[in-house]
Amino acid sequence: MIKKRLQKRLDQCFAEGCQKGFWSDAAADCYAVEEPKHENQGDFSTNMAMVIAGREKKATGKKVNPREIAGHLIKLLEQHSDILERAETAGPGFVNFFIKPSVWQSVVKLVCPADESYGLAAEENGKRVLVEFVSANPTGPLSVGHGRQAVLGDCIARLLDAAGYEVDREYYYNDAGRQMRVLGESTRSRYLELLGLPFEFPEDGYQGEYIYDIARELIEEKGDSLRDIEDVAPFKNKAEACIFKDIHGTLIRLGITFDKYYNEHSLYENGHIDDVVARLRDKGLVYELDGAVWFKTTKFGQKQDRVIIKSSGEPTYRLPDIAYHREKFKRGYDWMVDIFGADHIATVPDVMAGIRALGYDDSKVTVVLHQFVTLMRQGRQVKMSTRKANFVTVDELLDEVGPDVMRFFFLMRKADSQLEFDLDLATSQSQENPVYYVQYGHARLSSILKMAEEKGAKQGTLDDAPLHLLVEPEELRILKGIAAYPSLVIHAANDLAPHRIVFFLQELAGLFHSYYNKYRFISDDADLTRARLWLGHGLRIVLRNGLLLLGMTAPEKM
RNA sequence: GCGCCCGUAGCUCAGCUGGAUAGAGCACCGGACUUCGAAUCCGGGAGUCGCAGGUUCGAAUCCUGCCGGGCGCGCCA
Repeated sequence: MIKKRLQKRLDQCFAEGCQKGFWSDAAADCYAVEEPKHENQGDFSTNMAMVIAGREKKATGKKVNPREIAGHLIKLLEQHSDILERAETAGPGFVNFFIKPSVWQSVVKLVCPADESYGLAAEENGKRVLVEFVSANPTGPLSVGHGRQAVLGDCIARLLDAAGYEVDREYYYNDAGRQMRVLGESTRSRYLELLGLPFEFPEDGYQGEYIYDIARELIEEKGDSLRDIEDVAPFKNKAEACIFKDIHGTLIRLGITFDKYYNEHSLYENGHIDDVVARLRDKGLVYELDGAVWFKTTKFGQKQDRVIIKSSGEPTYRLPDIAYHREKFKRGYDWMVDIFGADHIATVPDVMAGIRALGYDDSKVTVVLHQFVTLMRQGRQVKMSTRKANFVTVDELLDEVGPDVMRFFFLMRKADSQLEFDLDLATSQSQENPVYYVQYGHARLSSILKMAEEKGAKQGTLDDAPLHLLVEPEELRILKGIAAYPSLVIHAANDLAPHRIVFFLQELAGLFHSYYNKYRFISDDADLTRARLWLGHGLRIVLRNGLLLLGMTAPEKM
């Protein structure tokens, strides 16, 4: 927010410079306020002079010296000495800003009263966004891959919510079709097997141990009364119910809930599937060949057309996917975010083509593709195979590491990167585990604040807190971190990048730990103690809010 | 063969819309607890940012080509 203030002042100077004829307005909106890497380059800097020089040269052909422009700018900046300690030119023409400590100190007066709401957008931005994630069909327990997606989607939803969007979380699933039939058959087969009756396990059946559990439950409930039934429905329905219950349970353990479960089947029942085909047909974008119905995806930049209805009369997965997305548009969302695993890449262009074909704006749909997770134990990759169902489930992983560690690890990497989940690191209760580094920061700080109370150290009121005493470089760094948090949330939300929050928290916790080891919060100096306790108070709010934003706990003791 | 993603320190990874001497954690070595929590801190070494061109005042970041790894490329989802 300090950056924003500075940006405004800078815009004023730019306009004044135009008026005075120092430069033209060609560079308007092209310059930026940045945060330099090194502290001796100021709190912020701008490339305005270099950008102006570039534009002027392009416009007039005359060479312009950026440092000269910077000189004018610095003159204009003199009237802003209320927030600026000084501004200086550096390097090829940067102007570096040194903000007055009093400005940084004043952030304490923003965080503390705001408390839980610090870092949340002050007001709704009026935009509705739908986040679709997990969307696993009920054929088995959630695997680690789903786990990454679940945590990623959930945290993105939390971020968007914090940034002022109205967020809906949706789980899209299909409990009809071949997959589910096979599930039913697998269950029946296990049922018969457990009863000691002859059975035939389907060739591509689900081999997981969990199918036995379901069959066992079925026997408990119905005995052998289902032994001669031809219909797989009772088996399928039982399996689906059990598995969904299981998935829900897993998600709850992770702290994840959905606003809506959207059943693919309803798209058929409500005629949306047929309607999409009809609309595409009207537009001349489908044709029949070899008994199948094809969608002219080549009209939308693809190499080949795609089948949307098989010769058997059954739609391919593409058609309901397109229909589903059209429904999202119809439901009035301004932004639709889909979280998919890397193995679903191929479907994205088809859905986008469908959206455009139906006359909707596909730029309103953002697909976050996350890469795979590899589990490492003792330096070796844990082999996983879906087919034999010897993959590691989210539940098993949760048993080992717990929800906080799991969330943190899944959020540590940007979605684009493959994620290496180091089980030894995740299970280690100390030292190198980064999760505890942040949580310990919060716990330590909590305990200090409590201790201060017990010792009778007076914090006093915020209004007359002597914040001007917070002048140590470490204190100013912490204050800057606190100040940066709200805009970080906004940017991380808009970029759908929760990992930035993780990195920020690690850094902020690091600043605190260093500070703690060098200075004392509670000392004989009553005023200094008051100021530092308020600093700690503000810092704790940010650590806590950040952890909660990641869906983690902020323990006061550990 | 085609499409998407990745390639930065020994390992795992940050690096926001191109910016000034490329960062962190782990691992390794050496230090710091009679005082607010040592799950912490302080110090140290370590990198031709895969390679080659190009755009620019300026490139880890943008463009092109190549090399290496992952995932896809079905009338499966």
